[in-house]
Amino acid sequence: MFKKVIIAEDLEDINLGIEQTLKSLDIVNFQHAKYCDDAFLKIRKAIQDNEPYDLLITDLSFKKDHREVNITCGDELVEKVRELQPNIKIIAYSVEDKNIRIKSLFDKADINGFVLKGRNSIEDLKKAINLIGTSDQKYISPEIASALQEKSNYEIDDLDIQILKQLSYGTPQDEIIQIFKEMGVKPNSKSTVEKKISKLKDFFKANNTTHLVSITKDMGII
Amino acid sequence: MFKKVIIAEDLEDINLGIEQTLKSLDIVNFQHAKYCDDAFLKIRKAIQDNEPYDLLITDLSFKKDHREVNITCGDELVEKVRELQPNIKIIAYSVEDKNIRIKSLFDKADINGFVLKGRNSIEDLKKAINLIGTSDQKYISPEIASALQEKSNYEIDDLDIQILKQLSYGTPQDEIIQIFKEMGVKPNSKSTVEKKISKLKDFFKANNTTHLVSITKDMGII
DNA sequence: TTGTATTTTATGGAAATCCGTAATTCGTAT
DNA sequence: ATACGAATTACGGATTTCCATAAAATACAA
Repeated sequence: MFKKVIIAEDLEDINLGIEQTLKSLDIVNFQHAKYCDDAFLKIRKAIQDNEPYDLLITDLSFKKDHREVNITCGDELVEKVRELQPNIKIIAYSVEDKNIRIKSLFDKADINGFVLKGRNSIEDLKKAINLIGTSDQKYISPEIASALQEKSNYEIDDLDIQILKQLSYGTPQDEIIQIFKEMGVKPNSKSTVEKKISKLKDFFKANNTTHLVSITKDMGII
Repeated sequence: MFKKVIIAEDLEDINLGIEQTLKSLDIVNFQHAKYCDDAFLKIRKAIQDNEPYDLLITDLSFKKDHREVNITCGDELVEKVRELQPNIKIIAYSVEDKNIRIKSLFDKADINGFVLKGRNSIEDLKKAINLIGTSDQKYISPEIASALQEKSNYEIDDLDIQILKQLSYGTPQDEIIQIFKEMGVKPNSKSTVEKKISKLKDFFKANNTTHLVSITKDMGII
């Protein structure tokens, strides 16, 4: 079982809840970090001191405030931590239920568990910690486990997301092309961009561009 | 100070946090409700039993799950509760920081306080409870107090919101007009709708319709 | 009633997008 | 080198939105 745990979470109440959960599992050696940057620094320090953490529990969304930050969200944090300390176990603990985003956490950062905050998340979190602490299995909250299975045959690539973002900023197609040309993005003709948007509209069953942006915003893609 | 408190909050951890906060203020008579419906029923029951609550602390967003619910969010709950028991004190406790939505809570349901969940929200919540429990003043978390002041001279009316919603559904302008005519909405010519959209784009500094919908979605207007 | 201001509606041309088709380029296997 | 298929690009017309101007309807005061 885990000996040393770090928690990255900005909401004070939730920190209390996680703390109680850990104590109930007889884990007493844990630290909090209210900013991703702090969590990362602590993890690095612990490695240098030869007393590394063996579990990171992190939220995904962190509030912005006056403080200037480097790492803005849990998604970035887990990627960097996985790179820094490949053997650490990571549990994402979040209200986020958009499967696209969750899936990318497993794909990109190879997290070990995802627990959905909710009406009985404490029990879920305990299960996750137990499972991950005693085996190499992954834990996923039951509410989203099924939704995570369904894989869309069509893969939305990086360029798609860039286009969607530009559209949401109100950039007209002509300008999008120019931006891509300046950035040196490979396919950058008007035709291709039009075709990609058309494909996206088809895929998301959107009536027009406005609808498309609305849908993808709701899904958390952009 | 408060004698009997009800908490409407679905996240288990936050319930723990609020519970500790209340205990630290020597308030021990409190109940939890994880669904708005339950909170409303408890409040009504308490009135019938002649032991009404004198404070409601409620979240704004509640997760959907298998259970069929009547009241889906805190906004609806506070309105109904205010109607049912006008003298109860209400504190909204939420991560929501869109001032439009918060303002409408004060306007429509005349809530007594708004506390923003965050890195030191427990202290804020204590202050709010103390202030509201001993006076008739309103409490607003400092982070948003200033933003709440600024009132936009241009008022976005109901028709504007309907148009924005239709746009976000991908309804073309021609169809929007038809829908309005069928619904018997008063100004329903193509020109008027076009002009209203144009005004909205102007007001929100949007480059085009897609941008407009993106902005208003971010602001929580639609 | 008359005149005036505001709101609503009508109209038309410019701009942007939508969408199908055809030409070109590129990678790869033979 | 050649041939083939897939991806990219080019082009053109249909549709929609955009935008400015003008006409019509409405409200209201003198």
